[in-house]
Amino acid sequence: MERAKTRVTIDDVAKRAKVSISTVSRVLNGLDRVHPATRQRIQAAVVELGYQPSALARGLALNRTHTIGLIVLNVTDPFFSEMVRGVEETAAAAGYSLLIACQPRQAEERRYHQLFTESRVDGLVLVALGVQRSDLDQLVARGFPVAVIQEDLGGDVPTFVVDNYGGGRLLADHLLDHGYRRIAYIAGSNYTPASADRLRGLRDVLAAHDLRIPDDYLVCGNFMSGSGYEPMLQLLDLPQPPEAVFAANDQMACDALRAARERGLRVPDDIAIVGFDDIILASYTTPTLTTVRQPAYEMGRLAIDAVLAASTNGPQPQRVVLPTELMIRESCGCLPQRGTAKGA
Amino acid sequence: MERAKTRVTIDDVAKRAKVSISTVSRVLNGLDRVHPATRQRIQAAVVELGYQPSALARGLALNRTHTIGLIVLNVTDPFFSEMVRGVEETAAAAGYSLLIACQPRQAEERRYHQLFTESRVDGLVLVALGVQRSDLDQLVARGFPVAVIQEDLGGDVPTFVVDNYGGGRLLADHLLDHGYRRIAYIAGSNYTPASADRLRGLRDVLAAHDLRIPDDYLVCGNFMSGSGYEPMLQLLDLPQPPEAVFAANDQMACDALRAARERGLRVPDDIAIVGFDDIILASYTTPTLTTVRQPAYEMGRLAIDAVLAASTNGPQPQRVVLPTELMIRESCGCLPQRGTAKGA
DNA sequence: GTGAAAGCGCTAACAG
DNA sequence: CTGTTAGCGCTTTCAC
Repeated sequence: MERAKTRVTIDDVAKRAKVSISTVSRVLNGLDRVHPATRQRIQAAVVELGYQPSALARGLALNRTHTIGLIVLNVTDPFFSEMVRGVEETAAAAGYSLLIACQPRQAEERRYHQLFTESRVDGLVLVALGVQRSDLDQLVARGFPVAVIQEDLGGDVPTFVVDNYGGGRLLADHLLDHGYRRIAYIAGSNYTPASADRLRGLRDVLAAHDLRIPDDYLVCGNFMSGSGYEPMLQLLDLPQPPEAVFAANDQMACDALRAARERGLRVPDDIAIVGFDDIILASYTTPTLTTVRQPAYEMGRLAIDAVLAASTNGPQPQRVVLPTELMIRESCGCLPQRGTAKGA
Repeated sequence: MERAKTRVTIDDVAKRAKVSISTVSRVLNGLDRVHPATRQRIQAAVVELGYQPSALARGLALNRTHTIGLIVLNVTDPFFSEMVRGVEETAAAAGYSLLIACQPRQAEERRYHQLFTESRVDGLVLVALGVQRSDLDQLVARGFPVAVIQEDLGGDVPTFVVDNYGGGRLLADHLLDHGYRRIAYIAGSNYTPASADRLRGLRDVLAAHDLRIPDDYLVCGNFMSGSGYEPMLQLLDLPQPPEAVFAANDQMACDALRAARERGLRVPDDIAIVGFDDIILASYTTPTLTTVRQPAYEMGRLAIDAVLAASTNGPQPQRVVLPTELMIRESCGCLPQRGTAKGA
């Protein structure tokens, strides 16, 4: 009676159905043809025993884990967590499990590499990790499926980036339309392409209008919540503060909002502030935040699709640049403020 | 030269070091004593070949995957994503990988069960899934390590809940201190213990002051962002609207804030609003949100600790109730509003 | 159609 | 101290 101790194996099923394990394997994988009656018996046994093949044993035999790895900087950033949702749902729908690891940027960059060498995953999605193409050489050389998000590695590894440059231009154009001329930038870091490209978009638009960003209008946070506060204060303390501030992401833009408010400034009347990402927070601040939307969920979905395709049909590198969308709200000065009468 | 095709196995290392695979296994696992010189050779070979044991093979042999599974309702909720961070960091620090799956509440509740039967994980952390004790019977009976967060299953499975009842009382007392008497509640659902316990706390405190919540002051959202808006409108449309609104979580409280503002009401002057969770958003709204903090990261950490302990020393059920903390901000009427002068 | 047997890469007795 | 060998649970030729 009490067999409970150990797991139900394919042998148990075979015994119960009075066949060999190879036949059980056959019906499980639907490969060869099996006599209908035998199939019946086996399927019945499977159900009765509640049998589930061991992913480990199967993985070892097939050299496939049906698991994909996701390495992300920080699950806490709403922008990334939305992306994780896209990754998870897509992988799950395809019958894949998701192994997730958070890797601080400066860490030994081998963590994801290990997931591969240990055969834990069939493919890898790397998000905004600051990896170089050379870090991926071994993986790519062995034909291991990898996709990167928010990191532009050129051609031969599937890459999904948003049009950061274009997004920067969108915002810049819009600020210029409002008549702002003195525009400052709160960078996310000094080495992240995303931050740099957004800045480049801003700069190019300004340049086309014979404007430029003075050095002291360039300050830097670290993309994380809270990190936009001090830089904003620096800007406000300048002899001639900017008329508008463009933060490299929404979290920092919200910090800027807070800093401005604490200084007694009204946004956008005294100073305009815009962000990037369109996280949920951007719709809940006062004033609501004008920003650029990135298709986070979509990027996650595409990356998984790419990895899955690569692990089936062989590698098919591609580089997809996703479009951004300007989300006009109150903080740029566009919409009338709701609620608290501003003129009072 | 070109061996690149296949993975580096323990045999390769053995051959290179001119020993048997068992000796390699020994030094890798540091079990038996091995001659220093041999050890040297083997370690050198490992490095030279860049050898990493296959997690699959090792798992199959040991019946341990060094992976733990996390099943969570929704990674997108900042409260949960902070918890995920706690789980991930703790697991990683202990050398464990994290398999993550999101499971909608109403779904076939067998998803996590499968992770176990397929031997994909050594343990499971279940977050706010609405599981019953009976759903876990098979796992518990087999001594499989499970911990649940934000779901009270009684004694014999490690449980980590926050003191929802106490948190509800904290907020209720505070609202009463402000002099509010007509208090409404926006529930997260009608069947979630978390939401029910918070309400119970509120009710008990009111009852102690001979107050009660009229039926039309009880409305319901679904905990998710956006779901507090309509319920709040219902409250505001009442012949006699409440003086204060207690939302079961911050996301809904923020929706309530928005709804009130769109109706031209000033918070907290015309109506007070409080939430629960203390997500980052609560510090960025206008007015900032008075709420109750839950130790999300901590809960994640504790759950992993419990699972890991159980998978080593055998099961050690416990039930931990974590304390909550009242975070007093502006939306209750306590602090002076910053920035936009409210008296003007 | 179905079974026997050889791996997949590793660990763990059991001998030397 | 170190090598031999038998599994772990499954897939997959190769025979029958």
